[in-house]
Amino acid sequence: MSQVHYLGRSKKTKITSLDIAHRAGVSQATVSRVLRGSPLVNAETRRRVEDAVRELNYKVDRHASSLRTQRSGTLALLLFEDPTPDESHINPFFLSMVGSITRACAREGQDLLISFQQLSDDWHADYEDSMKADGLILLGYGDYLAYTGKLEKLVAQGTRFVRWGAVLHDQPGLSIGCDNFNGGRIAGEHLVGLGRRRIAFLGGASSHCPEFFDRFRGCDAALREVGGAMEAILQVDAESSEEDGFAAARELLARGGAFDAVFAASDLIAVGAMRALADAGLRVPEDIAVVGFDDLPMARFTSPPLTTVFQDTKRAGELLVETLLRQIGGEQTQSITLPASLVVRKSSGA
Amino acid sequence: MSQVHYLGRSKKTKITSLDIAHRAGVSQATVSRVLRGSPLVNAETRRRVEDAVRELNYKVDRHASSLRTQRSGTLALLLFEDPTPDESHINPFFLSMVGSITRACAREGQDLLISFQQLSDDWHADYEDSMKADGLILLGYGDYLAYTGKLEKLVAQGTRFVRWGAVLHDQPGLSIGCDNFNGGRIAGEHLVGLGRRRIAFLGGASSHCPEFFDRFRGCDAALREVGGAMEAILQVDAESSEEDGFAAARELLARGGAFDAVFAASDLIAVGAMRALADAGLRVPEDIAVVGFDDLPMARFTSPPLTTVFQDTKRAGELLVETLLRQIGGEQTQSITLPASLVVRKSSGA
DNA sequence: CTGAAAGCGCTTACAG
DNA sequence: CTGAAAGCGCTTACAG
Repeated sequence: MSQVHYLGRSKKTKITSLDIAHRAGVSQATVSRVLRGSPLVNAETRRRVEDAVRELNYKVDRHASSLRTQRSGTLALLLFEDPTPDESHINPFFLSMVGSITRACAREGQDLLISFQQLSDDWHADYEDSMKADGLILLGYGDYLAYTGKLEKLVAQGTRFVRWGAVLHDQPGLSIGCDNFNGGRIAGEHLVGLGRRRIAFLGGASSHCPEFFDRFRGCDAALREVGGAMEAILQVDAESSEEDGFAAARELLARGGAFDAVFAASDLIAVGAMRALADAGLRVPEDIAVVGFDDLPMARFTSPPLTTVFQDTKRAGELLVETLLRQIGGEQTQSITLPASLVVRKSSGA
Repeated sequence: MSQVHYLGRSKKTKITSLDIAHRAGVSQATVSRVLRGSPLVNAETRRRVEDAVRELNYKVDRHASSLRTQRSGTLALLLFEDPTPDESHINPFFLSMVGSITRACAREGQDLLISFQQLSDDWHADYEDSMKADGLILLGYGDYLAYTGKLEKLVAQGTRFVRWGAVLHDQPGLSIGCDNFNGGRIAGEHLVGLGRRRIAFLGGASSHCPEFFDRFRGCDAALREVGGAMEAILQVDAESSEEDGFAAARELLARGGAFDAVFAASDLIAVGAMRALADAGLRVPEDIAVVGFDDLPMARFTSPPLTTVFQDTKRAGELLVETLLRQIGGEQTQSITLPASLVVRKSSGA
């Protein structure tokens, strides 16, 4: 029987279920039954075992347990990023998702492994094959077309995964995403209702970034309802960062096309754009109405506060985890589109 | 010998090192040697094994390996938070640390478990005793006094851990933190150099939050060099959020004490405070100079851009991981204080 | 309700 | 340089 030593920094002797068994006067198998919550244990026996567990501060060895059950009780969160690996700054929207996913995992009793991935990494197999995780959560903006092939491979291999992103009918595997088209539409309708007709769009507007593209098309649809349309000269590519938003707004101004509103594909872009607009002497919202997307915490504290489209990251994180767990459990699951809603603040001049 | 099946979503048969051994015509032990990089393997044999590994897309079972070696190859990142568990919003400063820690782990070939913890949780033992992780990284503002006892328990148990935070001489275990006192001092000296003497401080200033307190005391030291001092009426408690910063600035205004500068204990507080100052018709920096702390990405895009004290989160993440790994490896390690530096932007009126 | 025993898939002395 | 074998700490049929 091993003993506990408190010898300063030296590691204590490892306590196993056998130690508990000896102490409680039962077999090791019974200890395991108690710890797994088996109903086939006498109440008095159970109590003795639980006492011993507490006294020795015993914890089940995760690896032995997982090796035996072939279940790790762990999910892996893979964050894709553009190839700027030296930057520590992750898109706050995703970080917010990381937060809600972490919490959802805790609630479900799952551990969460987290890792950044480059598109070039061999991530498609590693986590599940090595038993590190029972399933994967995929998160990240970026070029879909570039990694659709990898998703297909995951499906072919039978890997369990869910991804956050646009729900496209031909997308391999399950997706949970925001209703970007409708989000764009309500942003557009809001601006249209305020009399704006020349709406610039800052963000990628192509099938390489389907989420932004849907937001763009939604806004376009709103404009078309009143006989207008998004104009090519007023669309400038940008990824989701303040820097890109700043640069895109500068580019927009340099092009010289007239515009009375900016719909930014994300709040970060909007924040950068507002800075550029201010630098150019334009007033928000008097001269230019600005609407963002995401409703990051900072949106309430920009100057002026930012009107934006809210994405429910809390719900999204929960759904991602729940759906993945159901899939792992062999249940039927399906893609989900979450509704978007408008949050009106001062930047749109409403 | 197991075989790979691609039957739609069904799980493939698990491939083990025995399958590789058969295919390569060697013993299972040799497969293991190759995979562990043992030098005791013939080059030709090694090649055959590696080919088989590639062809069958084999990955070592992590749990079997860890069970045998008693090493998990995993670190756990525990984030402490105040008891508002329903909020998905984590302090962006910590999220930035999460980013750099995640990257540092990847570089070191370590997996990273992440978890939010409440002070009430029984986190002090779980991760290491269950072999889930070889060591812990502790992250989180919050009340030190409240969890010093837990740190002592960790040390007594021989758990390997490092924490981010103030390096206090009587703190149990290792800490890596920013030079908060000097950070506060350079912020104060900057403001003093601009002729400001009545500096308000927004943030906790007591031993319950030693980091903020050090920043406060550093600023006070700068003021004392010119015969001034921080005034009690100009100090308002705030935790690190825009909401708290906003509320604290309102409180400050309501108190009616004269001030010509605000030193916010964090950028988030500064952002909230600038909003409150603007609402009150005060101009930054003309009427009130504002300095923050952290240098979050958003600091460049506030209006006006925020003068702040830079903390090197990238380096911090690396040091946290490296130090922990050394500790796990049995090497001698020590606490580290990272330098702070001033980033001058418009909000201070320099 | 409980125990003895097999086995999950590795790693690593040990023997050759 | 390589193989046979023990064993890491659990879980779970199987037998009672």
